[in-house]
Amino acid sequence: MRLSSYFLPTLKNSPREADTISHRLMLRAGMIQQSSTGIYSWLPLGFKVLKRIEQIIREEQNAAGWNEMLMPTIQPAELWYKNNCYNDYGPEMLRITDRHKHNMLYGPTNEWQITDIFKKHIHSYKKLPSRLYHIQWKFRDEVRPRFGVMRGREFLMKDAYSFDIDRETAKINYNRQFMAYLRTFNRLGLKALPVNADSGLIGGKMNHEFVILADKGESEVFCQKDWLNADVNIDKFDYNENLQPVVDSYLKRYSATKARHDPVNCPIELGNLINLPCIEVGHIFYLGNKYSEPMGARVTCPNGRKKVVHMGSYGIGISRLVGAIVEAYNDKNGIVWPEKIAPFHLGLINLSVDDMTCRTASEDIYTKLCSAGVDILMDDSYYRPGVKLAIMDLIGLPWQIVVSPRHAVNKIVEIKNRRTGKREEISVEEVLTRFAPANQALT
RNA sequence: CGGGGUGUAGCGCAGCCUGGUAGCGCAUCUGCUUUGGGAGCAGGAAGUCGGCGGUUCGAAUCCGUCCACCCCGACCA
Repeated sequence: MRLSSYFLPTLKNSPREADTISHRLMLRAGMIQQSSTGIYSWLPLGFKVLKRIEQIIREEQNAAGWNEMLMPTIQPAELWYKNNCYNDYGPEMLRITDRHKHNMLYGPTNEWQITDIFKKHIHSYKKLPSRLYHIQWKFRDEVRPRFGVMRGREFLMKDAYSFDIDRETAKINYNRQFMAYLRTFNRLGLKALPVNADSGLIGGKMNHEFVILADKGESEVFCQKDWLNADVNIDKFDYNENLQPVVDSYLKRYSATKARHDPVNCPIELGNLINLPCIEVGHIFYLGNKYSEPMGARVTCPNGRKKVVHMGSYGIGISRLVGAIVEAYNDKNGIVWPEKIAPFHLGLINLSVDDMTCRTASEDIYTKLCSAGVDILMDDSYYRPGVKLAIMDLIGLPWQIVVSPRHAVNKIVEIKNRRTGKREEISVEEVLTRFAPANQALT
C-alpha cells in the first residue's frame, strides 16, 4: 500500500476527549474515530489490526474443533422472556421496537439465541458434543464507557458455545477452549494469565478470566510470582487427548482477580505473591443447565430418556484486544505492534521523493517485496523527512526501511527495528533476503 | 447512577470575570526557500462561538433551559 493513496489521518495532538494512552494513540494513529460515547468507526489502519486479530482467533477456534457461524445483532425479545431475563437485564440492554411494535434488542450476548438454534436441530446424544462460535458485534449500554475501545458500548466479540451430555464431557470442551485461549494469546504476542476465579468450588459453576498485564490496566490480578516467567509454550498438544493434566499444570499456580482475592485465606505466602494491573480480554464459563433447562434444550439418551444438555460459553473481546495491545505495547513515540498483528509488516520510507535514485530504489524494493507477499506500507508522500519518520514511529510498524539520498547511491538502505530502535545499514539485495517470507517467518 | 469538568476553524487552545464587528499555534491551499526526527518566510481559505429562549441599542461574554462529550467512583467482555 502506498501512503499517498491510503486513508491515514494521523494527528500531531491528541483530541481532548482521550485520556488513556491507548485511546490517544489510536486516535493519533488514525485507527479509529469516535461516533458517540463508546461507539467507534474503524478507519483503515485500525480495521486492519482488528481483522488480523480476528483471523488468528478464528484459526484457533477452528483448530480446537468449533464451527463458525453468524447470528444476527438484532434479536427478538421473546428469546429473553425465559426466567424473566428480559426484565432483569435492565438498562444495559438496548431495546428496539420495530414498525410492527415487536420488541427487539441489540444483542448483548447470544446464549439464548444459540440455545434456541441448538434445540431446534439437535435431539440425540449421538450428535454431541456440539461446538459453535461466531464473531459478531454486540451492544451493552454501559453506564460509563471509557478507555476508548477497551470499554466501548458496541464491541466485537468472539463467543463460542458448547453442548454436552453431562458435566464431565462439558469439562472436556471447557479444557479445549482453555488451551485454545492460551494458544491464541500466545500467537497474538501476549502473555495472558488464566485467572482462577472460583478455585475452591467443586461441582458448581466454573469460570476463568484471561488477563494480560498492562501498566495502566483497568483491573488488578493477584498471582504467584512464577506466573510471570511461566512457560506458555504450548505448541505441542493434541486436542483429542486428555487435556486435564495440562490445564491443571497451569491452574496449580495461584491467581485471582482483585475482587476475588482473599488476603486472609490466600494459600500463597506474601513473599511469593505479586499484585499487578491487568486487562481482562477473555472469559470462559461452564454454564451447566442455566440456559438449556429453561429453554428445554434436551437430547435423548441411550436409555431413551431425555436429558438437559450442559453448556459452556467462551468469549474473547476482539475490539477490546486492539486497545489492550496498544496499551501494553507503546513508547514515547507511539505504538509498537507485535509482529503477528501489525497492520503492515514493514514501512518503507522514501525520505526524498524527488530524488530519482531514492525513487527508483524504493519502487524496486516495494515491487519485489509486494510480489513476495510481504504486506508493506510505502511512504511515497512529499512530507518532510522528520514528518515521515515521526508518522512511521507513531503507527508502530515492526520494521522500517529508510531509503535516503545519503545511502541510495551506494545501494544501501537503513533498517530500523521499531521495538529496539536498533538501526542497521544493509544492501538493497539483502533487504529482499531478509524480509521475504521464504526467508523469515513474518506471517 | 452519584461527584467533578469541558463545548470557540480539521486538531490543540486563548478570549468570557469587566458585553462593543472572532483570535493564536499546528494542519490545509498558493509561491519561494529548506530537506534525517511533526521546517522558515510571504500570502490565502476556513467559524450559525453546542442548541433554543431571555436581558440589552448591542451577547462567545450576563441569565435560564436543553444537548453532547470527558474524568473520578460503584458496575461489566
